[in-house]
Order: sequence, then C-alpha cells, then structure tokens
Amino acid sequence: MTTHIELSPSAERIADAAQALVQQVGYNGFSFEHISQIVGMRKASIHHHFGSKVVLGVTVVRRYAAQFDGALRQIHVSIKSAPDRLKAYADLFETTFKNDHLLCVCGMLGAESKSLDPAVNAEVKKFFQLNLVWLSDVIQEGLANKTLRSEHEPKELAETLLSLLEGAMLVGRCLKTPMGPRRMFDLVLSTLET
Amino acid sequence: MTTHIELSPSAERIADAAQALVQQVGYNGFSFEHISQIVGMRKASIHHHFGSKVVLGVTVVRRYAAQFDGALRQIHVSIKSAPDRLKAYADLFETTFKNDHLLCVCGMLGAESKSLDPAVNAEVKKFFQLNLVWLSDVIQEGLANKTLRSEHEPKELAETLLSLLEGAMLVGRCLKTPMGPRRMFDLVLSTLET
DNA sequence: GTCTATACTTGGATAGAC
DNA sequence: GTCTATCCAAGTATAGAC
Repeated sequence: MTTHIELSPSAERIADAAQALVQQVGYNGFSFEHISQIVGMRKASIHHHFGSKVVLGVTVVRRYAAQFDGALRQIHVSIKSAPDRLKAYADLFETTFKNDHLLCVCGMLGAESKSLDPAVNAEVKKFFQLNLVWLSDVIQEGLANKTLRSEHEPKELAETLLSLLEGAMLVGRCLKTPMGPRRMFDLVLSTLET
Repeated sequence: MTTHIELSPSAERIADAAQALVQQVGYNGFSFEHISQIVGMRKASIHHHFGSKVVLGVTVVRRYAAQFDGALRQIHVSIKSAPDRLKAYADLFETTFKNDHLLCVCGMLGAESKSLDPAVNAEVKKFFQLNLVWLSDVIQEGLANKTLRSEHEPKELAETLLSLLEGAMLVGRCLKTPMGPRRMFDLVLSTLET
C-alpha cells in the first residue's frame, strides 16, 4: 500500500507543520493560527489547501503512514536477519524520540482518539495495522528460521513490541533521563533471541 | 498547594468528572462546559471551586496519584511474592483499560505534556516516579530472593514495564481485539520468572 | 494562491445578585 | 455555593478582492 500523496509545495509545508504540531502538542493542541505562524501564511490560505481541520488531519496521518511504510520496505530489502530488522524498526521510534521528544503521530492521535473525527481514527488504525502486520511477518520468519524463539504467537509479540515502543516515547517525555524506546526494545528482544 | 486532598462534595464531583474527561479525551479535549453538563452545575460554579483549569488539572492528578499510591500500598500488604505483586500492579491498568478503554490519567497527560502548564507536568512526573520507585523496589526484592531473574537493573526493568502498560492502553484503543495491558505484561514477565 | 475582513462558536474567566 | 450575565480571546470557517 504505497499510497501516493500529491500535494502542492504550499500544501506540503502546511502538512509538515501540522505533523510537527501533532507530534508536539496533539490534534487538540494546535490551531490553524499556529500553522499560520510556522509557514508564514494566513489562516484563510491554509483553508484554501485543506478545507477543514479534519481533512488536514487525515492527510497528515496518510503521509506519515506512507513514509513509514517506505521505511519498513527499506528495512526489508537492506537487512536480512529478523533480530536486526526488529532493531532497525525500533530505531525508527528512537530517532523520532531523540528529536526533541516528539511522539509518534499515531501514538498521539491514539491517545486523543475519543475526541477525533472517525475519518482520522480510521487512518490511525490503518497505521497500527500496517505496523502489526509487518512485525508479525518478521517475527514469524524469525521463529521459522530459529533466529528467534518464543512460545507466543507472532501477533501477540508484535502487539507487545509496538505497545512497548509507543509507551516508551510517552513515558520518556516525562522523565529526566529516560531509557528511550530502543533500549527498552532491546531489553525485551534479548529474551527472544537465540 | 496541599498534599492532602480535601474537597467539598461538589468539588469532588467536579474533580471526578474532570478525571473521567481527561481519561477519555485529554486535557485539551474537555472544557468547563463539558463538566458543567456532567455535574449539572454552571460554569461559574465550577470556577468557584477551581479558580482555573490548571488548578483543576493539578488537583485531578494529585487525587489520582494518591489513590494509586493507596492501591500500591494495599498490594504490598496483601501480596508477598514479587511476581504476584507485579501481576496485581498490571491489573490496575487492565481494570482501567477494560472500563471503556479509558487511558491512565498520566498516560494521557504525558502525551499532551508539551502543551500543558508546568504545574500539571510536575504532578504527572511525580506519578511516574512513584510508580517507578515502587516497581523497582518490588523487582529488587524479587531478584534478591530469586523469584525473579534478569541481567538488567531493577530501574530499567521498572521503566520498561511501566512503558509497556501505558503503551498497551494507548495502542489498544485503536484495535478491534486488543490484547490488553495485562496479557502483554504477563508475556514479558514470564521471561523474568524463575 | 494569497490576502483582508468577518461571521460564528466555543472556551476560560469575572462581577455581582440571590 | 450557585446562579445569570457578560467579557475577551481564540478557534474554525467563509466571502470576496487582488
């Protein structure tokens, strides 16, 4: 699902700003005025590109998911062992976290989901599904070729590892010296390696 | 601001409503008007009890943390083995999650932290510290008496387990059939039991 | 595509009567 | 303690000029 998203240069900058704001303060924490200040355009101009905040929100998640999907495909072609693929996966979260303690777009929106438009929630759900399928496949393969060992189902392990990474970013925001997603991931992963 | 939390019956109802709203839609997702509809009082009356939204937020977290602290002490006196104490701890999150997929108050506020008043963030941090200290102590004891086994530090294990639980609630909100915090916790805990 | 101007709504907060 | 009334700021959104 390499959904291609075509945006004009201005729309691109607006979506970039919106994404950064979602990762910092959440959907309910930003306004068109905030975006206006970042991109140097008036609120009305933003509405020209995105008819409503919901449309903007949906676009932000779609783009984010597409970019993430690309990163997962890249990992798949450049890394072959299951444990190393999983570590590269965790690094995607680590990188975001190290960047000023930004949250995952969908971690933030997941927290806010009960106040969001169903259209936004649907995209968030797709993102998580995308992650879980990819993780399950990698784990499945690792179990098959004995580079991983566990008595649990790949689906269960996938959901657990994803939750761990999302939670690590969330909790890490509030601590002075957080471990960070990658170290926690390694801690759990080490119990699965052969 | 007082550590002990004594509230009039009306203030109590307001704080209850505010807490439920935080757990559902977050700090930025609710307003005095929402509370007004729940408790059947006008906005002005709410301001009489809580001068500002920040004061209300701080109160909600303090109460929540105090209640949580009570539950932790209860676990400590009623359960003796480290693994069982940890499972009872995870059940605190499981219970909240099973209740209409509510989030942990501080999980939600942690996500929103970059848009919150420092006074609120300070209370959230205290809550997490409270949890980490308690977990570390339990784990430390478990390692000492060989009911737990790990090459990692109690502090690291504590932070990992807390993150896992917070993340499980967050991710679980967006899935049709989530595992839930408790099952994920057991999955990881099983690797630590002797 | 971008702007100014504006409509409309909501949100946090206060004043003052009861 | 609770109410009505009100203020002011902010937020989403639209109309229409350039």
